[in-house]
Amino acid sequence: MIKLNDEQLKAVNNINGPMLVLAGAGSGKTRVIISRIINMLKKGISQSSILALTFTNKAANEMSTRIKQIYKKKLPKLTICTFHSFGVKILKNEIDKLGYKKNFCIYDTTDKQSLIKETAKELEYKLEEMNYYNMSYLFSQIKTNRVEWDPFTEQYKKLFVEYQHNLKVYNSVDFDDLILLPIKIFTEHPDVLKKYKDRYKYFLVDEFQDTSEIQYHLIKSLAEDCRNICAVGDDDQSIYSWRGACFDNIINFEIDFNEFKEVRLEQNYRSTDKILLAANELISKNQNRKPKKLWTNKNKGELLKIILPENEKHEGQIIAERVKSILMKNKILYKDFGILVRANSLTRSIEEALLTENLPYKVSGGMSFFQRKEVKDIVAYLRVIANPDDDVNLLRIINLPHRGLGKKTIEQLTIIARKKSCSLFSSATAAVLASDSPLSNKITQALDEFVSLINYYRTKMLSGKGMGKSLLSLIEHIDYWAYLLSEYKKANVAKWKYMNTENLVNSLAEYEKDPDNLNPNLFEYLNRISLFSREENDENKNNDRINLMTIHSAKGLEFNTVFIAGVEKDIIPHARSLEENENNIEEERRLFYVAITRAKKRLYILSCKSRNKRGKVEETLPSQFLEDIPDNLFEFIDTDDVMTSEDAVSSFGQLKDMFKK
DNA sequence: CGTCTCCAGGTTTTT
DNA sequence: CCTGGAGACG
Repeated sequence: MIKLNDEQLKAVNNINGPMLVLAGAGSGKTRVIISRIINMLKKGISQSSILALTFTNKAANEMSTRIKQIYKKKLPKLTICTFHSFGVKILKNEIDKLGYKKNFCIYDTTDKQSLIKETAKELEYKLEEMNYYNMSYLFSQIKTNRVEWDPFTEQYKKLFVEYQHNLKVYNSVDFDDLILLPIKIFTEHPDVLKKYKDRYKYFLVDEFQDTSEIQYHLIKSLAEDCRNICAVGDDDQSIYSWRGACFDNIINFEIDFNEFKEVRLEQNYRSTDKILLAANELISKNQNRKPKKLWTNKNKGELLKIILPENEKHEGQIIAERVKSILMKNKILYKDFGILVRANSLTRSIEEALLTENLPYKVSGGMSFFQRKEVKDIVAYLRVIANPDDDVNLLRIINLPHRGLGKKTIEQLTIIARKKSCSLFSSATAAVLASDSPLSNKITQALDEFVSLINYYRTKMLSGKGMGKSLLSLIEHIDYWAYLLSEYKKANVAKWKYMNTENLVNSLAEYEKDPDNLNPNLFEYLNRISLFSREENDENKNNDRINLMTIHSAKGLEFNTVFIAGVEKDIIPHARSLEENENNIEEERRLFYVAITRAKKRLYILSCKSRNKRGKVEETLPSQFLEDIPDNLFEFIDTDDVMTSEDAVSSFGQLKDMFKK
């Protein structure tokens, strides 16, 4: 079994009553959680009474895989998932209590924005003064009680109410609803709450610092009677406040579960002394934190290395070269490298360099498979087939490929729909049947064909058999290939996009035949893919690849060698973040802290002298956070590998000069 | 009335 | 650099 220190053992063995584990970066947190669950199982606690909540699907999968590996038994009833998946689980069984149908559909950020757009049109809001991104953010904050209406936002109250109304009419929910609706069900139906309280008796919340107020509310309502709840977190790694993460939850926990035991894990097993010292120094500049000091007995680590490439292209090349030379001198694998960036757009230049050098890599985060236009198109068909009342997705496909059903037709359908207060699909069905339809013959016929198409595939797919085949035939039926060719002039682009739709078919077919899915059906498949915004890499594929990702998605991971690219002013900390609120500087610092503490042995920090922004080359300065790290912890590396001490001095002077600018 | 073409504007992080 | 929207055209 895994070796544990005294503090870790405390966290593993005290399974009754509330427990707060403050686990610093690299302190063996995952090990503790896994051991704790295995310990519970060994003591005879039933697997179905355990609920472990994680922050990402990736973390959930990893955890359950490792537990099964160690425990060597099947654990079909052990629940390890994200808050959102847990919400879906509850809604799948109980959503009818709120008057939704069970084939509800989950709207992602894009769908949500489309719905707001559509609703705004309906209410004749002036479009130009609205930013849908901000509007969807505002609505989320309102829904989750993070802000109140103010004199400026009040004008959008009507839009918000109508948005909520439309969601329900379309039998759809957004991400916030996945937490809010279960809370609502529990509040309004105590018998349902009791059912879940009777089932779950042991709770574990990972990344507790990143839970939102409503997530805490949900877990609290389930755990407050049995009181066996273990929260594991680290305030220094709270990097999701923009999404509602509220580390006051740690304080709330201490009040609500006041008999709690506390364990602090401060020994770091991950990083060398130099890396850890740098991280400690950096994070100590934050005012708003619980004081702590991580320590390690791994001494004599290498210095941190700072490199100043000319531009982002050069940056990619340097990383690729470094990876190669480290691989030659050390016994490590591709997957032991992590390349971290602040924003998804920064991966591009690095990817190009890795491709040129034939280095295998995988990107996590960013535009995921399911967000690609061509995949969303086909998924939109599936969504309408599963839930014809889903107007947002219906609008996406009604004239894709072109069927001659344009703006005017939709306008007329909308009028009918509003009159009868029904969905567009119902109004389309009605219009086809009606004798006094205001639509021309040609259009009625096209509409009829569309409605029949959906109904035909609906019957086919809801039988639950051969969904993959049906989908393929649907794609051929609508001649999506011809559509792609007409949309994209370059044949290879169209081909690539068509391949993605084929991959979607494969993914559906694989889902269907996976024995782990007890009752495969279209609804479950759709719910599943809306929660997996990231491509989950097949475990059986070649997994030895360099990891390229945003800092946010690197949370919880560790790598032998880490490169942090683009450590420049306005990127880390990000200009937009500071623009929003000056106080965000502390969260940005935590973000950099998370990046640094991913490294076990070697840490490279790259800061370009110039960078191509929107097609324009701009001079850049190093990140102000580099000033928080003591000089004696890093060295400068010349861009042509080894560097003379003279160069080091001049380069160092260069950096200092840059700060003075 | 639908489609095609061209142009401007916007690009933090994620379930 | 890619998307979405406005306006011309058929």
